[in-house]
Amino acid sequence: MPRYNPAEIEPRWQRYWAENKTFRTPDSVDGEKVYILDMFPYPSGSGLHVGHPEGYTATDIVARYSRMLGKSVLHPMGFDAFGLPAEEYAIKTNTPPRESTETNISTFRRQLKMLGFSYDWDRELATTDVAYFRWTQWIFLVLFDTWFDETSQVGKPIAELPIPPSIESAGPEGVAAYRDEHRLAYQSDALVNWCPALGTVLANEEVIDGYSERGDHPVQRIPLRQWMLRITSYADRLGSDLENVNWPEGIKKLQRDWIGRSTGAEVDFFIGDESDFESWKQTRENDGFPRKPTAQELRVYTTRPDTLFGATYMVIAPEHPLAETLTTEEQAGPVKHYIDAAAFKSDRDRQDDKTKKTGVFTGSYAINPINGKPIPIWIADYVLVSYGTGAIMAVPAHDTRDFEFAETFQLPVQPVFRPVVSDEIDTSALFKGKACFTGSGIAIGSGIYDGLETETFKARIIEDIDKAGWGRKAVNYKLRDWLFSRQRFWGEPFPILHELDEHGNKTGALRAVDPKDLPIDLPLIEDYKPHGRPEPPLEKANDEWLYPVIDGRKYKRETNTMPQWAGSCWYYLRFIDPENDETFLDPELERQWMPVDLYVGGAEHAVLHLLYSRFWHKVLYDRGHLTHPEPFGQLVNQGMILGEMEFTGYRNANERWVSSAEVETNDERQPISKSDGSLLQIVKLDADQTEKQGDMFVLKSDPTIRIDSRAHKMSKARGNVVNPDEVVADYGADALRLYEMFMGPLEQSKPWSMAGVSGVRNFLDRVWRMVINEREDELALNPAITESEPTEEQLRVLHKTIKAVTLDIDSLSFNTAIARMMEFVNFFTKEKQRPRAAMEPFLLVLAPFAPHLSEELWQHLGNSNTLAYEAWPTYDDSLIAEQVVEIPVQLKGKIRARISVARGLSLAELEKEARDHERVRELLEGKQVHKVIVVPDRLVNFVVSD
RNA sequence: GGGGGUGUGGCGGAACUGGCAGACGCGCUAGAUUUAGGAUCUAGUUCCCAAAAGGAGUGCAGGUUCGAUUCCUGUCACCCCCA
Repeated sequence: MPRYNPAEIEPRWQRYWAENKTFRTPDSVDGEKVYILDMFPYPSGSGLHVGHPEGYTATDIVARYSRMLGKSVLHPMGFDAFGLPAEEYAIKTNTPPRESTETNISTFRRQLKMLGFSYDWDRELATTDVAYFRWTQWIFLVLFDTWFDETSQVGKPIAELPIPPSIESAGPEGVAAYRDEHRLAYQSDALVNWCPALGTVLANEEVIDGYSERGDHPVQRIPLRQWMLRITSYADRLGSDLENVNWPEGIKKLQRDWIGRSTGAEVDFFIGDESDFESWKQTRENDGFPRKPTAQELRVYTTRPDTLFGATYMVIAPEHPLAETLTTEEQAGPVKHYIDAAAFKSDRDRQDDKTKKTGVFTGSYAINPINGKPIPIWIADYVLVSYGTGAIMAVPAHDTRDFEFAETFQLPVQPVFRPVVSDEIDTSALFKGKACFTGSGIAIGSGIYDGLETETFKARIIEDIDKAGWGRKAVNYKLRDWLFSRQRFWGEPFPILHELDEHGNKTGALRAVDPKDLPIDLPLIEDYKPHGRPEPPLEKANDEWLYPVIDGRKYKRETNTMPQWAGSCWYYLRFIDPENDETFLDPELERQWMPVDLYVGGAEHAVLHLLYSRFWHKVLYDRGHLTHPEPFGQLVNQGMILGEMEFTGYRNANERWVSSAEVETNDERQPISKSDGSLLQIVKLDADQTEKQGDMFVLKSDPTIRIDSRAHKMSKARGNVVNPDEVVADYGADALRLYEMFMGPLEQSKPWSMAGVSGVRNFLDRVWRMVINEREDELALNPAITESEPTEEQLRVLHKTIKAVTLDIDSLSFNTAIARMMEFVNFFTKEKQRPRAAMEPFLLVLAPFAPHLSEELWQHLGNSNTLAYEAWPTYDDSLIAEQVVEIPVQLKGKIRARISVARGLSLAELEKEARDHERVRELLEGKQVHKVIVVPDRLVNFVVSD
């Protein structure tokens, strides 16, 4: 009884594909090329999740389809394997992280192969492979060797950096320092989020409310020497080049907002002796705006230079270099106290709108250059040192945060705009300084500028202050330079050496490792435990590794490592030429395969990964290593797969049901009663204990009790994680693949349903029985399979199916493609004669979705080769069109009858057919027809009145 | 608080540029077949009315139109991201 048995068929075909290297990428592109890429996974200890194969199946379908269209296909897979979880495991077990990483990779590889994806496994790579990160280090050297020429907006070799004569004359050390300052990879003593418990700095997004996201340990802000990458230099290009890629608009917007380009002005406020103000203004008028402010002025950045007249105080960030200078003796105590406290707050906390604004007066005043008025200078943590110049002019009448601050400390509020439409805001409150208006409007109280509209005012004043020499137009970005070093073990070592003097102290001179000495492998170390000091684990390496001697000079290696993002910044390039040990990528192959044509992955990488890799790509492009300015053409984000739909009821301490309308969650995210705040018990319900009432679900036994019904994110804690291994064991890989695609549109998040998997498995069973005679003991074709010609109707169904599936794959609408194939099978299962000429093309269109079953049946139909390179079936529109169409007849837009007519009738003929219909004639009796709308082959609509 | 997305049967979802709402699958109902089946096949399945005729119906309220799931205005709910 040869039933469909995926457990036997699937491993056999997987072996066949592996042994025959069926999916080997052609050595060079022949004809049209297509590069289809998945965002490679982080191989976690828990193995593949059903969310992973969603995108992987989608790209696999496109890859298999493209091969059948005769395209040259590059479809690789690899692993993003550096990172903190492996290191934490290493700390716990004191084993090298490489060991657990490799175990996890094996699990992932096995699971991916089990799903029958047509990757070219010869190209597999992991970011932790020494042969791979050798080139990650090499790219770092390129960044280190590059400076950004602002005028041409291009990254160039550091040797071409123009050295000002004053630096030149200071000697080679000065020149070296000057170069180091301009490199795309540079060191800085930035304030970082230092987490002593984890023993590392953390990125802003890894810190939540002053505690580490992982482990909930306190995080503190300390200055620490760090490697930074000058991504801000590329901010403009990263923003504008988004126009040339086929990405979802939402993602483009996220990137643009992240870059956060704003235009405004830099303005210098005078902080020197008041009596020198006029002469300062005079000097500025003669000399113009200096590149860097002197000790006499406080420079601010503002996006609203048109509100200069409304600046009633100034604020500098607690870390601002002038904080100390500006603080008077009597204010020194409170200022110091305030600055110390601010160090423990994250940027995020400081910007929080909900918390009360805090600040402290420095005791000093600055003179507003527009009107010569002195205004107080405050220190407040709502101003960030890293944004703009770290200082602002506060315009409380027209900025919400300034307004809140002014209210808190009773600082004056001076309105300088009124709204164009007066009902936008309570103008009398605004004029009294009791309200804040942030929109555009008409200038008031601004001297010669009164009456100007905001945009005109901005342009005018920027021009004027530029002439006056104390201000100029400026562009600013929210994007910060990329903090690129971590105090961790499990990351790429930097290919950088610090020169040491005879006492073993760093001289400050840097030396790049010669590219031919790469890779710098990670040393073996004794233990991986953090020690609470901001000192990387690599400091524990043996002396031989740590202190190389070159040309008789002693050096110390850089002991920070690169962040996890580094390896994923360029893996798509290495896939093109993974074995090359001469160069990171053969230029000829790069030209042939780049850019990536289809890139599919989760939306969580919308900003960081995609921005970082575009940045690296542009640097490599500028330096002549790449021929395309953008790496990824079409980008698609697959939606999240949620757990099974759950029905949840709530019971109180007395075991009585509580309607979900009476339930809210407390801070610990537990359900509590709205009325008395008491803790409630969660009760999971079966679907048949509930029923729908209106647009909500209620308890069947007591319809006054509302029930929560929704699908939740899969998580271990909730226990609703679906394991692909089990799905494959129970239903087969083809069923899993098919279900992942059948659930709904790729981009949408959708709940899992095992019943749905069993539904697509039924379909695969039906496909099997359509071709195979299940009643025979030996494997035999279904007797309905014939060599006869398909009937007209069979041809129509076949060509309709081919057409629909083809168009649906082209638009990535896999769910509807599968529905069309189901219709095909429903039709042919009823046919007594199933011509081979219809079965074979069907198996070919099914193949990208359910490759194992298709190969198997293809073989049983007498074909000896894999179908992977069979030509994709073509369709003939003339065979699809039916000769008779059924058309609705409407009266005033309501359907009253249907008529069957020949396709392609003229408007007049169609109208006549409709009028001749008995029921229509009855209904039109005694009515006046004003108008008849006829759409050929679609409908007839009579517009009538009595 | 800001940004993005989604609302269609009991459930997942379909409907090309405004033209037959509910394709396809799950579930459910009935029947056939079978020693049996969580197997297979057939038919039915948006709701209301006993059925037919008819009416209502794509979160809600309006609008444009001969005609709106689709376009416009407002509004509500949920989800995701950022703060």
